[in-house]
Amino acid sequence: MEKYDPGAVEQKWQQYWSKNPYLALDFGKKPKFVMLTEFPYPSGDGLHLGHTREYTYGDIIARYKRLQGYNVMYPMGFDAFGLPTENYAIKNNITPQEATERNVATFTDQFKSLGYSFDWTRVINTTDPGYYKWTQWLFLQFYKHDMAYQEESSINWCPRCKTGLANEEVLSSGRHERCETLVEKKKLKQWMLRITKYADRLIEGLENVDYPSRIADQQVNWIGRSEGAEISFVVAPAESETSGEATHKIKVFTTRPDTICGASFLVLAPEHPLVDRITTKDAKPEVNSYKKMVAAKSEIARAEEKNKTGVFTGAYATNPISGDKMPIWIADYVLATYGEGAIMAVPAHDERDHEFASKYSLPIVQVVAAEEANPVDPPRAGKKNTKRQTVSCLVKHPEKDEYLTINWTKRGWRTLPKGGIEDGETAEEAARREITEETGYKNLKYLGEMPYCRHSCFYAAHKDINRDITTIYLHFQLEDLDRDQPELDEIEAAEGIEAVWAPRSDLSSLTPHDPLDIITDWLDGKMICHTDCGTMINSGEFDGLLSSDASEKIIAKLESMGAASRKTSFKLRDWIFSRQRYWGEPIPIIHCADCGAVPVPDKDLPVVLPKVDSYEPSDTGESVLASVPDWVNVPCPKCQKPAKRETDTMPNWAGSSWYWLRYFDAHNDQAFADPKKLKYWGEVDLYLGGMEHTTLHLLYSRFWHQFFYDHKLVPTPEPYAARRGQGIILASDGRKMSKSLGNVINPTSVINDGYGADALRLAIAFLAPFDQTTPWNPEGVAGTYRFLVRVWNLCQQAQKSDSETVKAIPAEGWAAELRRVRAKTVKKVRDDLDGMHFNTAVAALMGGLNDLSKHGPDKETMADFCLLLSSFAPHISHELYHQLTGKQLDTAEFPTYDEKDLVDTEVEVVIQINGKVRSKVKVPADQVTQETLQSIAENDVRVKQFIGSTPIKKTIVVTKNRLVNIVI
RNA sequence: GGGCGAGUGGCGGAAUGGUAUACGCGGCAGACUCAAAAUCUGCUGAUCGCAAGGUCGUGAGGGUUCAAGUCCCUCCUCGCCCACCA
Repeated sequence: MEKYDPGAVEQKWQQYWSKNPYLALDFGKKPKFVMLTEFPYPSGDGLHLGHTREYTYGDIIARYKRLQGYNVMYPMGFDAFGLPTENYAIKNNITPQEATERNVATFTDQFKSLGYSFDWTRVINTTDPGYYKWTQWLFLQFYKHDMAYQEESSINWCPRCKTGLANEEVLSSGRHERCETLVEKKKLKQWMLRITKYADRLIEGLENVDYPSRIADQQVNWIGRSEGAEISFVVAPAESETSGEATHKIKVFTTRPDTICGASFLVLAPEHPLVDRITTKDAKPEVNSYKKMVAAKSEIARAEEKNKTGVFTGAYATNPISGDKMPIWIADYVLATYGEGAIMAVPAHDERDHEFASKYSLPIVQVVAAEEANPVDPPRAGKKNTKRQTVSCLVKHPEKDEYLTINWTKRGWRTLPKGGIEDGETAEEAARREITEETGYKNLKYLGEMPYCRHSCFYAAHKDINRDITTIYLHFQLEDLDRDQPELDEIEAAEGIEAVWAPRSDLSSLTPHDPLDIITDWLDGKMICHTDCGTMINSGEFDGLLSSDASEKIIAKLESMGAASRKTSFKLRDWIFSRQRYWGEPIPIIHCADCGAVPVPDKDLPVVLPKVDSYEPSDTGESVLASVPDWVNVPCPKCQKPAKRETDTMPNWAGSSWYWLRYFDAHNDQAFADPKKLKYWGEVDLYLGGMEHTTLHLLYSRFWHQFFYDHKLVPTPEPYAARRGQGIILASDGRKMSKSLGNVINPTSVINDGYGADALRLAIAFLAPFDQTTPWNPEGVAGTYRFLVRVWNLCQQAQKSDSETVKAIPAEGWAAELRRVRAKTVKKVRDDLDGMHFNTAVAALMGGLNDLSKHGPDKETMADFCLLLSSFAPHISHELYHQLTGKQLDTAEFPTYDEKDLVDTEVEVVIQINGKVRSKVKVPADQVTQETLQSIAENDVRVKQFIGSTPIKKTIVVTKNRLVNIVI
């Protein structure tokens, strides 16, 4: 073959591979490496470019690891249950089974045309009864350990798909993640999996695996663990209703028990079960109409509602610490599904509560004072503590957005005007006095007091005491600048202070005595006091404590009163596992009037999907399976009386929650996998997949695996040793590829355009860092194709005559130079493959080729080049390697290099003057030493021109970077 | 509002604190050709200059350093995920 013909080359090698397949060897002696990529949903549209990116990366690593001597498993399968296939079948008037078969065949052809080195003997299909038998069996293990249960609850319902959904499948916009239909709430009896039992484990397990932080963080965030306390509030019996009913207790969950004295009211979710019982007669009509209004609102409307609404129930509870009477309200900003469905509202320290309290005029009490940082003089042990109240004054300029600040020139401080409140003085009087003393201004208009005070404790050297200070902030505006020239108090003047007008943006230069964050919030009209940590005030016996300590003490006190317990809450909900569609694994349960829910005995598995005429579920929320009497009506496995099969099917996440384990033993009909094989293959070494599955498949499958581990079904606690997420390929217009936008790129058509699979694979690898979302550049394939043509031609040239090329170049330098280029390229490609920097590895190959073609390489060098290239472009590499060596590429080892060859004989030394490049000199490599470089640099002609007579201050020589910097 | 990440030529993107823009795309010029395509060679950050060469330049502003795309602080913009989570 004179000319590169990708069609012919690729066909030839794909045929070769079908006769000489890549196999993963059970119990192989070589070290094992499991390269897993997420198996596709075989849709009717065929493979898209996103799949191609994922599987190309996987194939590059699999092939690289094989050449490095690993027993590589790179498996593939099909996750084929689910609605799209059902819809595709309806549209094409075939059964979902037929549709799946058809689509799987298309995908398989496409995979083969891309040269992926999957082990085709291990292909799995989740819709194969031989596979879903074990999905059902594993489900029953959950059931038998009380991890699967049925519950009548309000679930997410997709009216278009006519099926229930898990929380994870609902987008934040309230739409179904697959079809984008608005999700409704529906009451249905559903199968649930207790994933919440594993909430902690799912977080802890992340410490022992290699996941990028964005994936680990997202899972942690989704699980949403928060620690706090569950506090009970006793409802005071309403006076008008002396029916003698037992007192009610309202439980709330809070992460901030320290703020309990600031809890001025309680709020229940409108759906809270106690609402009806505690509402007083007078409040009933209003409460009921509010509940009705809320019930009528959709989830999204509720979430989008910006203004908080609520109504008073007429009832009161008692604050167990302060003893205060707290009105009980209901409001839809409190979620029924989180915590206890009720909160203690602390309006001073929570924005939402603040908004609500302001709207309905409920009391706002600050209980945590932000701690002023005191960088200068922290309190000293053994000194007397003196309490004191001080004022800080914010004085606004009459015209500009500027404020008075004081420069304490002797101390180097800058503060707001401030000082202590003396006996018999009001805060305002003290403020006016201090402002006048420190700035001379007198004509002040009082604007008000900031609702939150601050606390600080420091050592006052001039009095030799510790001062425990509470600071109140007062706001003034200067009335008239002209009439009010600053006239300093003599004593203050002696202190060396001066008043300066500072624009608001400049207030950040104030000494941290003054709380810029709070001042700006106040000026911006945000009245909330953000205090993660501070000093307790208005909290009786807890005053003066740090809030974190107070939290502990308050919980302890409440516990001793029997009014609270420590508790951890999670955002994670149990997994709704029922679907009301046909095309899924039947849930292997039989309902018996006497025995209840009875698992289908192992010997009767799988429960095979019956053939049906139509796939549409009924409007009652039952799947179509309910209308197949022969299938539904079966004897109870326990008592043999007539019973009925469960007609719900599993979600399409079920089959994928354990599929990688099946690759380890794909044809076992005695167990889901042989324990010895599970042990040999162990954890998946690298799992590549989409970021969109972080809180869906990835979390679900980790949950299943952890459960399996606990019941000794698998040998490792975590399924995947390392996980990476590949980025999305956007269309070249920068938008998402989608059929409706008509900007979808089909990998098969790129191959058929004449570029071939190798050029496409290279273009994908070269596109961008693997985890980066980036637009597709159609011209990129033309570039990688040209590169392959050059590789082909250079190999032909190398074969024709080694001697001819040798003649062209002095023999000695030629060989050394070739070795150097080879070593450099091998190192870069190896390092980049190890670090998954595929794009720069391809760049190195291109650069290497450019260098090699200048020197006229020999056959051996080109054979090594083909090995480097082979994981990216396997077809052409196999062909050229065979041409060059007469051997099969797969029998070779990945090239290594000699460190000595990396050393250049001559290097370029950069000479900088004051950090700017002024000259470059070629220096023999053996002369790169501190002394020689320094003298070469200082004597360089151009350098001398530059320096002139200016004396050299210092010369820095960096030998490892071949750089000299002369400082003048 | 919370979490994570990113800002570098016309474009995709390179760069262990040490020559910014590797590699590729696109563009320009030339060679080959009757011509075109393909291929090959050269040029291609901005700006001033006839040139040698200078100056500026990695979102903005400060700082550390002999030296900053890279480290620190402040800010701006964009992307993704989550979001009334108590």
